[in-house]
Amino acid sequence: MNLFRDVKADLDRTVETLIAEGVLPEGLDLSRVTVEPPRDASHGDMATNAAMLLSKPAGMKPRDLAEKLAEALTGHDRIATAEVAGPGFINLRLAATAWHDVLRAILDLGTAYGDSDIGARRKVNVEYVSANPTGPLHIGHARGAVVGDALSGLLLKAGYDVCKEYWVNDAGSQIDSLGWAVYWRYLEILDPKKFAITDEAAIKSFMAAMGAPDRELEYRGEYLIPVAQALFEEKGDALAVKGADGFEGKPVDEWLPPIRLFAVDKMLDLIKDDLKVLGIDQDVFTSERWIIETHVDRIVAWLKDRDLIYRGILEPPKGQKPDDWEPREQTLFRATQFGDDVDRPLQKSDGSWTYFASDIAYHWNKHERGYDRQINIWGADHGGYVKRMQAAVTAASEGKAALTVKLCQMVRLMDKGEPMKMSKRAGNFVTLRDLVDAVGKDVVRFYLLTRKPDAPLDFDLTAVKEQSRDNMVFYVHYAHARGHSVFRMAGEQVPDLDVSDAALAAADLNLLSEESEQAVLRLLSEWPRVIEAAAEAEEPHRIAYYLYDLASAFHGWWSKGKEDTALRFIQADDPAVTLARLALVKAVRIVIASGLAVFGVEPVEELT
RNA sequence: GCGCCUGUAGCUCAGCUGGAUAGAGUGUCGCCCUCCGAAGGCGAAGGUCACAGGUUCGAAUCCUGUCAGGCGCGCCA
Repeated sequence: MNLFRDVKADLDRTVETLIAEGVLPEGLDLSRVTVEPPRDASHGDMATNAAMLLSKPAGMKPRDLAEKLAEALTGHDRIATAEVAGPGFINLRLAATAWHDVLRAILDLGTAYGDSDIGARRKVNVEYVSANPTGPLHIGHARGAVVGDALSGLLLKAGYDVCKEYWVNDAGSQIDSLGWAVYWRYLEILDPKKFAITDEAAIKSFMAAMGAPDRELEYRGEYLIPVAQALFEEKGDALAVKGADGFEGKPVDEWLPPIRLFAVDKMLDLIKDDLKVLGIDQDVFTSERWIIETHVDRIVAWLKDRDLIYRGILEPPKGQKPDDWEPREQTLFRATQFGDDVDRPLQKSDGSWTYFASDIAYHWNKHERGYDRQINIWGADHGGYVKRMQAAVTAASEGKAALTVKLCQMVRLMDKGEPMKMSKRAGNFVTLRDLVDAVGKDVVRFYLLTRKPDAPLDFDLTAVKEQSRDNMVFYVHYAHARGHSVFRMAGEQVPDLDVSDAALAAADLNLLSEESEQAVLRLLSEWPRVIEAAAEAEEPHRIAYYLYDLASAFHGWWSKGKEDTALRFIQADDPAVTLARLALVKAVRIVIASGLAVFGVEPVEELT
């Protein structure tokens, strides 16, 4: 059920009829013709730009064509009046029955109302979070997580076959650093004095003794203590040697490989728990280690066969010269052939693959799995990486796959309008889990979706819990809760009234004649096209604004009853009117619940 | 120096992929409600859509250039 699509179909048929009658020429392109809600409700229910778009190919003046179309359009059942306005708009007013059909469809379909088939079950891969498995998720990850999850929900509702994916960077130098950090915590358990994490001198001399004098000890957070503890319980002191002077470290090769595996495993568990707290459950976790073992060599050879890889020397970036620049021959991918600014290195000087190489292989793997539409959600600091990745996807799929990247800007954590000071070193940086504990998963999810991702966002711990109109999260929840409270009140005030789904479906909807009721119904009719537009634009935040608009219209309608008791939803002496209004209230509840479901947010029946 | 993102009311932000008189919240000002159907209602003021060109029936939206802010710029992921 999509009223706008139905009316567009009426319009298309009208144009075809006029073509058959010779009024319009054949071969008109109707794809850009729209049927939309007008900006101003006084213009009518819907407006179309058809006459303005078709006037040129039809060889007619826009207003003349509009007159012809308007006349023909009034022949359809759904269309009550069609008037020409402005430069050639055709404003439509719909028959009352058209609106009633919408309302009944909502009651019948429930939260499936708004489901679309524009996706046609096409496969889409949405990759998000993909944080390095080196620690718990923090607030910076939360936005990408929520945006990716909501976009997935949106595409699912729009009829796509969606795969929600996490790319696990379980290889590379950061995982080495994690291994070292866990080893230090492990040694700390064996001898807390000798291996204190605060003893910079001890750390430095230890690194030197291990043959890695330049290595810094990263990841000093306490979350690694239980990991080291678990390691100790599994291995005892076998990963260290006991000398005359207490415990000493073993040669790196003996402990680093097993500890890396152990630590990544534990970190991934930690991250999955964090995601669970946010209500996120991704379908596929792909390991970089596995991709390197099974895919990189193959795709590199494949690209080499096509002369897309060569040995060469890059020019230094103009304007900004790194001090230590020296010309260096490296293995390069011809990214410039696919729209990137420079060719990009695939191998480090020690011969191992760069992250880019494994990422190429990974995206190629997605293509092999049938995902030719790929969406990645990244932090804005990775913006410089977008073009090369798109170039690589195009190259490795021979142009069959396309990647879009959504960049999420920073989230500033605030309290009462003041930025909160966070520092990793001091250990008071806010984890995702802290955030959820503080305000709840649904508030976090919804609030992070109230702004388009490419704009920075302030997350104010106090403001998000305020119960006022300027808090979108509250206002939408309140509308849904109010919808339930109306039904609770109906049960008290008119206990004999049958408000079952069947009774609501049979209500006399002609009794919904108030302007504020029509306004609500008009918005409800837009829900399917909001879903489709948001899905095509890949912009879940539009759902938040729609829900806010719907909540506003609903609260506005409710408020009418304050001025005039005859407009209150429940009229004890008029069951027919009450039932019709309750039917509309129920429909509002359904659509809000349907929208919140896209966001993975639970609708509430009562405010707390 | 180059690339990407951003620039809309005092403030925080929408603006349906090019449509009609650019919207909402907040703040300011004025009225109402002081209610119990829970956390408010009505109205006013407030704009050179950063700036300058261009495309066309029509531009906040598309193109070019300029300015300002953010991010990034050869073996980190």
